[in-house]
Amino acid sequence: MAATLRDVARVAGVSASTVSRALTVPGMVNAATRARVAAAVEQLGYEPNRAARGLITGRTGTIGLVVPDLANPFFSSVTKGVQARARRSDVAVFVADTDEDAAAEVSLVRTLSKQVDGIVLCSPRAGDEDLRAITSDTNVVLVNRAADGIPGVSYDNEDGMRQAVAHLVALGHRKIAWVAGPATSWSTEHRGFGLRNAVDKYRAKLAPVGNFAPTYEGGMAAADQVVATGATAVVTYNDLVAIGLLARLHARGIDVPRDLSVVGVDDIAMSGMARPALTTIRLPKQEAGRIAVDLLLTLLADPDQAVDTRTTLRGELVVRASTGPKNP
Amino acid sequence: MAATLRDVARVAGVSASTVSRALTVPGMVNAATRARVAAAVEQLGYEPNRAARGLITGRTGTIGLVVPDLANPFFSSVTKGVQARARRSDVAVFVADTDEDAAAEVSLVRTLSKQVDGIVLCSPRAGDEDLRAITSDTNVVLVNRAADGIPGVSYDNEDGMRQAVAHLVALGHRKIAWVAGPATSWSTEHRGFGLRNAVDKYRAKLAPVGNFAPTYEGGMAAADQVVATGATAVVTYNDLVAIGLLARLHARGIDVPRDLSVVGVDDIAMSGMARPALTTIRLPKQEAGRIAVDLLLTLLADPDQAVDTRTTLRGELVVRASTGPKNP
DNA sequence: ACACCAGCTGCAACCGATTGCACACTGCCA
DNA sequence: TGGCAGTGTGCAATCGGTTGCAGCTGGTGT
Repeated sequence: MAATLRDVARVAGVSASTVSRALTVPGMVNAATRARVAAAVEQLGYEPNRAARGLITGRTGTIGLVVPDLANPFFSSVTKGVQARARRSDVAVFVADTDEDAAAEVSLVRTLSKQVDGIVLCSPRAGDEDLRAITSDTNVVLVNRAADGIPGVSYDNEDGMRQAVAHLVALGHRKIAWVAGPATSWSTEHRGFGLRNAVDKYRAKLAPVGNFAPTYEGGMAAADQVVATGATAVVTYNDLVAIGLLARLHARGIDVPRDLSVVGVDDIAMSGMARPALTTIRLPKQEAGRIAVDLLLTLLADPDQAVDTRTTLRGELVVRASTGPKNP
Repeated sequence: MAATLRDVARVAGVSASTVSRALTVPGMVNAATRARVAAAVEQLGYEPNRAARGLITGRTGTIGLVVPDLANPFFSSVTKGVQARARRSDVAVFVADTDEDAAAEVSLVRTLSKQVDGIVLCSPRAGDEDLRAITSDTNVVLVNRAADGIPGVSYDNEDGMRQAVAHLVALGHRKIAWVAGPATSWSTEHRGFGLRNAVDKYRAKLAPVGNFAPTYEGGMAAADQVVATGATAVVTYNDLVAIGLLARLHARGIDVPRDLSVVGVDDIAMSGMARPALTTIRLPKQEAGRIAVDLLLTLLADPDQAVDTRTTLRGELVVRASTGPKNP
């Protein structure tokens, strides 16, 4: 059985209150007493029970993280960032995976909210109203999604898409296909929007296909539709889709980048290893997780603080072998 | 503010004890009363505070999961399995990532152990003694590692390596390189052992290189040493290493499988997408996570149960394009 | 009519911490 | 010597649940 506060108190020859104070407000207790307590703590290997502390202070030192799919490298990176930042502040992280299910999302947040101080909600598929309903109860920080009145960190999708289009147009491409992701995805919407703006600006044309699942299989499924559009370049919802697309194109004997240039989004580790290596918009993933936790912790420390703090991260075009000049 | 037990009691017009019992031992309370309580719970959207319950019962409904690196797809799959199984039993999961650091492992388990009912420890890098020290305090189930007296689920590495060698020998290979993973990895040890046995049995020769990090970069670093051995086939610690190796071989103009056959271990999603697609030993990953949680929950339900329950999962050879007949 | 039992329900103690308040002690000044 | 501030400590209440025990009720057996 693990040692409790009272065990420490007994060993140190003081009251439980004193031990508690020695650990949480050291300035309040005499140096000599404090030393005795420290010795007792050491001897017993005591560690406070966070749950009990949480009951009183309303602060458990625990946050939740909800992601659509842990097997997607994008989300494991974000998770890793959250993890690392949380550990630095001695905060534990509950992780839950919704399997891309918007309903599960809402109910998971509900359940989690009783046991954590706040929640990092990553790429939620739920609608804005659901989101707002959730956040009335709970401290939530969004990642990869922006919503009025909810703090969060998201990516500048418009800018990213502009970079992609500028790159492709410079290579001579005029008709660009767009493989849209899940219909309920905020990123799908904003990337599509960014693309439309960008092609207008550069006098190119956009050929959207989809929606497709944000997976390798989704990319395989999209490939033939992309080819059918007659576009000479394609931007995909994310890298996983791009890599699936690459595979199907290869199977059909369509050469990348000679016959078709491919641009992904995310820059997951796999993308540099794909053949041809994938040109993509690199999104800072761990950083997003880190910032989200920062935001959440600040928010918790001072609840009345600017509730609508939002951070936007820029993506960065990484040119690799999957894009090339338009074949004349 | 979330509703408490007493709020429900007030609304239902009963005492807190009755509400508690209505929720945890329904048979003990009158059907009519139970219905009133249920109505009140519904109306208030009440959910019990697990932390408080945990204080009394010593059971928090929470388990911990410790993995070396969440960004490694092998571990995200295991995590996903753990996650899914835990959710089915209404158990929450703390996830912690050690960044491949054995010391962090021990301290993380220590910290976690105060807040969870038990811990799933995946591919620990710590030594056997440390492991046993940990488990004296805490309910721990191992994944991808076996240790005396600690329950867990691991893979039959000997058998997997035998399958790999049998496949390669059948293709005519007689000298097989082995890219070893981290020195402290249990898998490295057992896969190496299995390989040595297998090559003896099939009258082939083994050429070990390494140790290398279990990553893409590790594989790139290993490639040249593998080539230098003069082996015509290679088995790598895991798929990530194999894929890195593939990349470096490609860069050096060494054709796979004509000049060198490559076999990985794990069968992560990426492996099917590699070019050439990777022949590998498929390890059931989500299943391992699922079984580990099963084990842990059984253990918690009945602490005196066979403490040394161990499950061994078989890997299965998946033949793809990265292996072929030895070039005469 | 009385004892008894079973089935429900409530009282109150408890889990392991935190914290407002009161009290004890010291030292200093008048 | 008395008063007073300041520091350090302990008492007891509290958080949100659970649970042993006792009490109440109504029905049954004799």
